[in-house]
Amino acid sequence: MEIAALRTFVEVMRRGSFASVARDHGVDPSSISRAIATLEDELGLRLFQRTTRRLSATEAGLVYFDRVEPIIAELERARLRAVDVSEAPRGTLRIAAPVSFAQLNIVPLLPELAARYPDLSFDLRLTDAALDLVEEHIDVAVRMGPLRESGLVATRLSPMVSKICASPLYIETQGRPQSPRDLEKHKCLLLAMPGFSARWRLRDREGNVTEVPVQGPLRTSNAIALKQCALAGMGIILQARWIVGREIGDGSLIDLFPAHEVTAADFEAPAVWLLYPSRAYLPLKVRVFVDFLKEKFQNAPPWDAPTRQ
Amino acid sequence: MEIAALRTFVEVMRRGSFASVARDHGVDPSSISRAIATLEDELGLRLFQRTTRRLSATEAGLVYFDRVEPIIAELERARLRAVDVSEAPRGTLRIAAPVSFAQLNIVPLLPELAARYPDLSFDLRLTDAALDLVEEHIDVAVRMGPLRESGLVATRLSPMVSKICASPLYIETQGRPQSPRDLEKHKCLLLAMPGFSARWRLRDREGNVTEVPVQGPLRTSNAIALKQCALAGMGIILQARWIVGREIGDGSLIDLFPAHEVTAADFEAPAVWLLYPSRAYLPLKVRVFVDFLKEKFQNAPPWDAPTRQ
DNA sequence: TCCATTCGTGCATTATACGCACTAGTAAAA
DNA sequence: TTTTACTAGTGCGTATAATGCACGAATGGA
Repeated sequence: MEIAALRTFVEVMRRGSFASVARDHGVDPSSISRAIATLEDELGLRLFQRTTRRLSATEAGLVYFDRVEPIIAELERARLRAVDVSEAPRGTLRIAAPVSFAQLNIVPLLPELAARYPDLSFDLRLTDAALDLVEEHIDVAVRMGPLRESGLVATRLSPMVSKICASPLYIETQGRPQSPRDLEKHKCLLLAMPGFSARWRLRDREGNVTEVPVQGPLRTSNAIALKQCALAGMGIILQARWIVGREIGDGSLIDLFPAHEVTAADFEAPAVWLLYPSRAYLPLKVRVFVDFLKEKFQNAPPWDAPTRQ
Repeated sequence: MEIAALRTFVEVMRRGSFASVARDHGVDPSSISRAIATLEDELGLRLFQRTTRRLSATEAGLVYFDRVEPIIAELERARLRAVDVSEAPRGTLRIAAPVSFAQLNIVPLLPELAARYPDLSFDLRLTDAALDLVEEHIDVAVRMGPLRESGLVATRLSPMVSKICASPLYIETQGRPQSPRDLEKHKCLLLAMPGFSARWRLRDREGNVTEVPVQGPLRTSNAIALKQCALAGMGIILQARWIVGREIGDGSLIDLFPAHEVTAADFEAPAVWLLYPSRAYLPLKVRVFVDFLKEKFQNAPPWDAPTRQ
């Protein structure tokens, strides 16, 4: 039974004519006749009495019409309601992001986003674990480093450049590593994030890659905590510019290999990504968030913005 | 959009699995997958998030489910309601019948019919005109003589034998016709019913048919009135046994051509018929009425019943 | 690492829908 | 009374949609 057949039935009831409805729909009258006959077969009752020039409803037809007409309208309201939820930049946007990154780079942007879309509310899930978007009903996630999920849409927000650095205090007391291999003998503080390993890779200007196993007295997924310990002289860290950019700038942390590209993952991976379940039928609330972040990160990531203070 | 697809959607929502629903319906899972995908296309939104091993509803899917589930139930109630009206031996049965015939042969049967089906009520339309069943919303009509309607189902209730007769008073004062042709010179009282004409036809034992134009001082559609005037000696009548049978039996009317078959229509037509709009999906209330009358008329029409008094 | 399960897709086959031509019937106009 | 215009129904051929099957990719659990 087609909804279209029900709509046809309702129209025929209103018009009292198959032919008239057929003309309006640009179809052959036999199609209307057959649709109604099929509907009658499926229902097991006669909706219309037919003579060659006249059509009138049976009692059953009238009863069915009275009940079906509001049903058709309700069905369309159901669809509109569902579309509303998927399209309107409103409802609750559930965002997952690494704790430190969110605190520093997302949270400060939320007031402006909320002001721009007053009907949006936000459910922030700040965690350094990689949540399952489907299972946790996350609308959009911020991810760093290599992506392991599939079946999701990933859009790159910003490149992520990392630096190996230590505090002046650490260098005074422990010495400064002169080559990548020296790192093996130093205290290195490790970032326990998905995709990040205890083997740091350094690539020099000629493209030679050195991979160094590192270890040390600390391992954590919280980037801010890692930085605090490094600032206190506890060890050497490899972290992204978004978190150590300012300290390298003001000298509280020293870039130990300024001529190298460094990473704790793959050289192709270091970026900040936005992840969402599907490009098809993307809820508008997700769309606007993605667009907003891309707008903010477009020219320079926030940690490179000179006006940031 | 198929109602079946909506039902499938509701089931998938409840089960959280295409494959599970497919197994229960004995179809291939790809059919379920496609049905849902088609529904999503038609709605313009995503109802489910899919990963290879997990399925979960979108927010829009949940909203749609909440609204569609009661709609499906309501649709079935609409059908049941309509079926009720067409099937239950209850509601109002609208009967059309010629006035005299109904008064004498139908009305006396109604008390028994009503007692047998207490939920039935009757709307009797006694008229000698041929009502349009469709236009007048008549459920079943009693008709005599030839049928002119088409697109209706006719079922024969009883043969209708006619007689040409007059009162003894008329014969004393006007004389008795000796041959069919003599009728031209007599005062004939005409029955103005559909299908009955002012040309009476008589067929003798050899099959010879004589058609005689007749005229007289009275023309009416009311069979009882016609008989009363004949009894009063006003003229000769051609009427069915159901109305003159008793009077011929007790001698108050004389059969003028006992060896002939007579009719004011066609010889093939003289019957009492039940007429209704359609054999398909016949409302039960009509069915029980037709069956009841057939039962009562089966062995002998009421006017031949010896117990009738 | 392997196995069982899920959803998605291409392909061939089967079923269904549709337009067209035509029929039968009928009301209205000529 | 005849003709015309209109209605709904049906057969037939063609186009379109639905379906099962086979297979692939992905994933969770053992």
